[in-house]
Amino acid sequence: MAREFEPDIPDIVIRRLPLYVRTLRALADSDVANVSSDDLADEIGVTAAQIRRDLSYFGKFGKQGKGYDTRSLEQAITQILQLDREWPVALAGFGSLGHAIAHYRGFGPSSFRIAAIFDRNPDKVGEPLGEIAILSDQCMTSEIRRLGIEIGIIAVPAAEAQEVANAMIDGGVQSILNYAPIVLKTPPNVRVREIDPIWALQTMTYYLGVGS
Amino acid sequence: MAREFEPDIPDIVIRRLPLYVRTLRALADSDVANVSSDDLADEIGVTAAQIRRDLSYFGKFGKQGKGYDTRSLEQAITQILQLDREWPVALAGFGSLGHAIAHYRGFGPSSFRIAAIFDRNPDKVGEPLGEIAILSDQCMTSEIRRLGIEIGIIAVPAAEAQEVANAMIDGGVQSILNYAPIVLKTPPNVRVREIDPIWALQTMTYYLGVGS
DNA sequence: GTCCGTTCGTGCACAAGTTCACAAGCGAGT
DNA sequence: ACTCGCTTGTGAACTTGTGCACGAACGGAC
Repeated sequence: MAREFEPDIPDIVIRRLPLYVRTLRALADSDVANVSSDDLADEIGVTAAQIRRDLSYFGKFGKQGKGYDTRSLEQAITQILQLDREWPVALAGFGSLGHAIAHYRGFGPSSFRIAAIFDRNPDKVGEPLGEIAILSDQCMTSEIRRLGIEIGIIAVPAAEAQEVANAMIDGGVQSILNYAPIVLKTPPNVRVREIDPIWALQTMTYYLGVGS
Repeated sequence: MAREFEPDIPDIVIRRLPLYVRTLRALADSDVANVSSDDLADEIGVTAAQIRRDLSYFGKFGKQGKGYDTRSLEQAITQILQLDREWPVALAGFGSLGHAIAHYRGFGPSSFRIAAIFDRNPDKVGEPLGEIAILSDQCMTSEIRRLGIEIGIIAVPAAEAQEVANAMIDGGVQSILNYAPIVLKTPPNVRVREIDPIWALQTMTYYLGVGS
């Protein structure tokens, strides 16, 4: 793979790629066989130049005068993002939020499968959910290591989040999806994305109510 | 308010402010009365210069040699973000996701209160939840207008999301928290923030597995 | 085979955001 | 009252990301 020869791709570009995949998939499913960067652009809400620039980091995918082949571009980006396989994920916290995440259909058709669930509460430990059982957070590090899990989801209260993150990282996790409203301190090789609806809402009130 | 005289504050600055509020609140609750930009910076994981620059868009809040008064800076930013009041919010979609959102404790202590819930499914309509009842999506536009709601949460399937967004916007909504995996097309005065765990995960797999 | 409309990939200029670095200001200690 | 250590607020330099604009190339029509 040319992976090692593309060292300096901005993270912001990587963050847009899933959007391209999603949109291309929708187009392909509607039997649109070709798209120009222009078409894609206003479907997605970015400029055509940006799409072309983003893609140019990884190679040449289009044909002049024709545009991009919908399905094959989708597959190319899927491969770049390594979404052409299934990733096992560890979920920490089986309270109401953890419950909702575990039952979320949407992981199913995607490239992610919850492969282990951990909770501090001994009452919940052992309780089975489909294939897997709830484990004690004591075994988190070792179990994550045993299963080769690289992705963790944190759905525990803020006060415990850092501790849980540390345990995950010790086990080999390098990507964390953090539902706790706290800034995790992690080594530079670990990536964290925040899911925080309150935060998101708080970034919008600033603009409200300034007359119509 | 000096609001009208601060026209050009970058959105990215606004997005960081809630983080400052959250962190300052935590510090104040731990009886830390003063913070320097340096302290705050490594609590939050940004540079001290950035914090000082961000704040400078809004005025002067610190004292040389001393730093910032934790509580009063927290309150100042809270006011800037207009979080010193309660905002009524409309929730569209009362499936399992909508359920989880409606029951989410975390809205409680924040500045947001779910003031109306809508669903397309007639079976759910009428079903009460605490103070409020589920309404038909038919009344969405008029009810949102009647209650003066400016914030909407979309928790319906992707296929219906655009339609729901339009109805909300017609009713006067200017800020949307979108849980549906689709790019909403909205007029420029409407702001949308995405909550999409799958997307978030997909932006991290790129970096995984490249040896240790 | 040539023309013509379309669309890509990219050099370059521009814009936006971040960091540096320092003068000014505060307060504690003497 | 003066000194000294510390920390702010901000001009200026720098870095990063975006958009423009155009040469090259593809394919259909004639």
